[in-house]
Amino acid sequence: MPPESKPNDQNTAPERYNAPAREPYWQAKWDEAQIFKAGNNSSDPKCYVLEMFPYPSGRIHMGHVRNYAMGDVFARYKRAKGFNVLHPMGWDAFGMPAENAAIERNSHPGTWTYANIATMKTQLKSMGLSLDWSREIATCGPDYYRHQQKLFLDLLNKGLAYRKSSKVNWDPVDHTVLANEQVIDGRGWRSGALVESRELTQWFFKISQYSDELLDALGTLDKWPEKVRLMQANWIGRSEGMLLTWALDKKTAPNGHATLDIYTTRPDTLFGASFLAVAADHPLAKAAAEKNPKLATFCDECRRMGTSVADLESAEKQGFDTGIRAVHPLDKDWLLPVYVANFVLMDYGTGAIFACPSGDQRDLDFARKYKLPVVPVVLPAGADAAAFSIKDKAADGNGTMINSRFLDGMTTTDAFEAVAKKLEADTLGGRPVGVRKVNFRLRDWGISRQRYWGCPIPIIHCETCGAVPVPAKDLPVKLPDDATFDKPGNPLDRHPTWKNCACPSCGKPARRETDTMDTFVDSSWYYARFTDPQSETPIDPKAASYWLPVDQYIGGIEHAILHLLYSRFFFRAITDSGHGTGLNMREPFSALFTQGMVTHETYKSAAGKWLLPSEVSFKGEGDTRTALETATGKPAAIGSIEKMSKSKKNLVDPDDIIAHWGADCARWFMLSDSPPERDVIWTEAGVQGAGRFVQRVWRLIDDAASKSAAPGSTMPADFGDDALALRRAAHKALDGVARNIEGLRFNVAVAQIYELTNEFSAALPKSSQGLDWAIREAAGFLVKMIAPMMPHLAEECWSRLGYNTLAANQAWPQADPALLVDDRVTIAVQVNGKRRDELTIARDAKNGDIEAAALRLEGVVRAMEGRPAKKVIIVPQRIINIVA
RNA sequence: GCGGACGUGGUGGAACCGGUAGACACACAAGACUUAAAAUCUUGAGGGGGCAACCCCGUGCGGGUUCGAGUCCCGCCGUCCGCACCA
Repeated sequence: MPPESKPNDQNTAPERYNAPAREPYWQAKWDEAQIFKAGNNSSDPKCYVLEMFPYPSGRIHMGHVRNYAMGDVFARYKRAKGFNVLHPMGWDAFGMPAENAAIERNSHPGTWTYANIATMKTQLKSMGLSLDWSREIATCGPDYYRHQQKLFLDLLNKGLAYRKSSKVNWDPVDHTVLANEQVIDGRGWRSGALVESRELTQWFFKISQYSDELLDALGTLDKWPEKVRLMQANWIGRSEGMLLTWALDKKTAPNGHATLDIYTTRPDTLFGASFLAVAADHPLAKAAAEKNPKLATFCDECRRMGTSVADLESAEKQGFDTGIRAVHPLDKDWLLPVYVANFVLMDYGTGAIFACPSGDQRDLDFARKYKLPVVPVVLPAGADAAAFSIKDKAADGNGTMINSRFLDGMTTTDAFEAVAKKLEADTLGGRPVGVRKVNFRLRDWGISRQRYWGCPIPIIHCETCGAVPVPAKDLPVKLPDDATFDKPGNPLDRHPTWKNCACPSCGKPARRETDTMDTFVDSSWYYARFTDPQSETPIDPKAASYWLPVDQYIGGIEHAILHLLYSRFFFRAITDSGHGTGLNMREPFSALFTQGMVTHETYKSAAGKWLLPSEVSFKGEGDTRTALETATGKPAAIGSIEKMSKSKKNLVDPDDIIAHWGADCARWFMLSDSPPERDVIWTEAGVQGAGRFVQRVWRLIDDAASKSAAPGSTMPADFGDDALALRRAAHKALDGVARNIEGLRFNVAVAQIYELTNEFSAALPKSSQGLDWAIREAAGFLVKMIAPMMPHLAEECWSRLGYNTLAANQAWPQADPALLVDDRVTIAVQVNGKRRDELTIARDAKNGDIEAAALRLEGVVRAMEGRPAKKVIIVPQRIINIVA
């Protein structure tokens, strides 16, 4: 920050706009007038603009500023366009950081959370966002989570929530389940303890029931980024294949295991099979291990193997022959060995595979290691049949069948059909040997968390009646305030009395569920709650059907799968279980925009410590720029540009920027230059540039106010050329800015505002009756165009122009179509595709006249070198190309 | 490994449907104002050649389609992102 400028002080030069002093004034004006309060009963078309609500982690960061600045531009613009806009804000307030803070301070998570909410709310207000604060919600409030508990019960009732035993990452020191992301090199990220795999009974939401629909409906989300839809499609992971039942050889199979089911997407390669493999946890493996201690040891080793990326890459394919033999479904005399293999996953398909080494790289690696047959069955297109063999690379594509008996010569697609038809017709023990089956990668959503600071799962466990839902009249199941946070583990579980209760069904002493819900449940329906946050039911059908779906949702790409997929599922699940009756929609967010991150240079002191940008001063410019640690005067290293983060200390505090430059400057900087979906680099120079523009607009409007025609003057009958040019520029900018805001291309909208500003500034020194009127008009347009982006400055300018209304209440002006097109156009003239001259001609000139004029041009004549024109291509108002 | 996106001046980037590449901004340079600086204003600028008019080259690289390609097609190279023992 340049020490010489002190915008916090009283204006020394009266023409300087003191943003930090004026912004709170206008914020108070908006508050008084309650202009951003959205009514649920309006005949105006609605527009629901939502940015992903923040986790109250302490203070807002620049990422928030960017996200909310974008949403606010869109919301304010839509208001100006006459929409009834809903633009709410709330807090994703449950979560582990609050509980960790409580452990560190030996206080309550709520204390920390609500203090953070208060701080961040003040900060957001200082940004001048057009938010309807009357709808504020915090997910940690019983007013919110009691409805979530009702939603849970209704899902349970519909069979969409259920309990099952599953394997989880268990941290033995912190006594809690950890998500896969929280396990680093096999150790808990907080405790450092070796994570154990534990079988626990957990609550699940049946997202898998919606696999097909969630995948298919992605096609309808045409206002979502292609990237996000693709990520979700991959995550859902649909594959088409067959479920095959293999008979096991009676002499070798364990008792009770007459058959083995496997899933395959390549039944066409069955004649290339050389072995079967099951996961270490597969029942067949367990049965075989009972009689074989060495196999039991191998299975234990497999289970211990981590599932991290590093583990998987370094892990070699390993297997153990169970001694069991299986009968090939297409040849009863063909027996294949059954292995236990470390690369087979229990929770995909059936946990068992048939391996075709010539057609799958893993199978090939495995076959080479254990000296199993490798029979090529697919000849890739273009390969020479005589010379074809499999070495160290499997042929996993399509082609022509070889070495495959009755399939030989068929394409892989035809072979799939042929095998499928045959195996569907064949029977084993009265059932078809093969059934076509669509398989999904998507698993059910485990929502149980062994934590305090989350929504309690409203269930009571009774020894007689089992898991009994808490009756709706007893909701909410409130978190006890007097939990203790002095040691790790679940404070609900060790609370002396909270979990004791009576069974709602039989009345006998029973125990409350002490797990709470994953916080992603909270954020899966908050957008619906915003439509009527006071409603006695979780969702008010009338309000929801008026406002939903969200018309524009904006947030980070990091939620491409998690939050956005959960919400798409949960919205379907709750509507299917009776909420929002009459809501005729399946998707909660009709348009999605994912914005880029805010990045900044990093700095390191001579001692190797990260330094805050505010702890560093600079010498020189460009390539010769060097940094010094201000406190010590020692040189500091300028490092790479990274996402702003606490760990690298490359943070700029929004409060400092707003206090020094004003919110408008910060907002303008965020919207300028970088396309919204890409990362933006926060630079001091960029902020200064934005700050200069704030002052420039103020100066120009101030100047225009004193020179231009009075507000409301009648339009002159005639405009001079200068006035007409300014009017054209203003109307074109209006039109362009509107379209670019609608398309969320804020950087381009900003550039168009700059262009108009340049024209405006050039016109100001001149004067005529027409020009004075045009200046008044252009000044009004300029103010209305910057209003969504720099709302405070817009108010200040609007007031300076002599109006006593609020700029925020002004309608977006209609651009005059007649002024959007010029009478005369300048078009380039090419000879053989190279630009040689340009031609300014009447917009509606006839092609013959254009051609004649073009051929007369000096540059054209020169380039033609006396040759005749073979052909003249005229694209009206675009280009002329003469082929010589 | 699979899937995807991107590659344009010193920098961020713009260019609707294939039609004047480099809008706009930052940084830079020169000038004006000033005792001086800041601020502000004016002007310049893709690279090369030329006094100039003007000419040649130019959107990662190599081909192609077209009157015309940053944009479309094929093949490379590079960067980034997502998923990943998914049968």
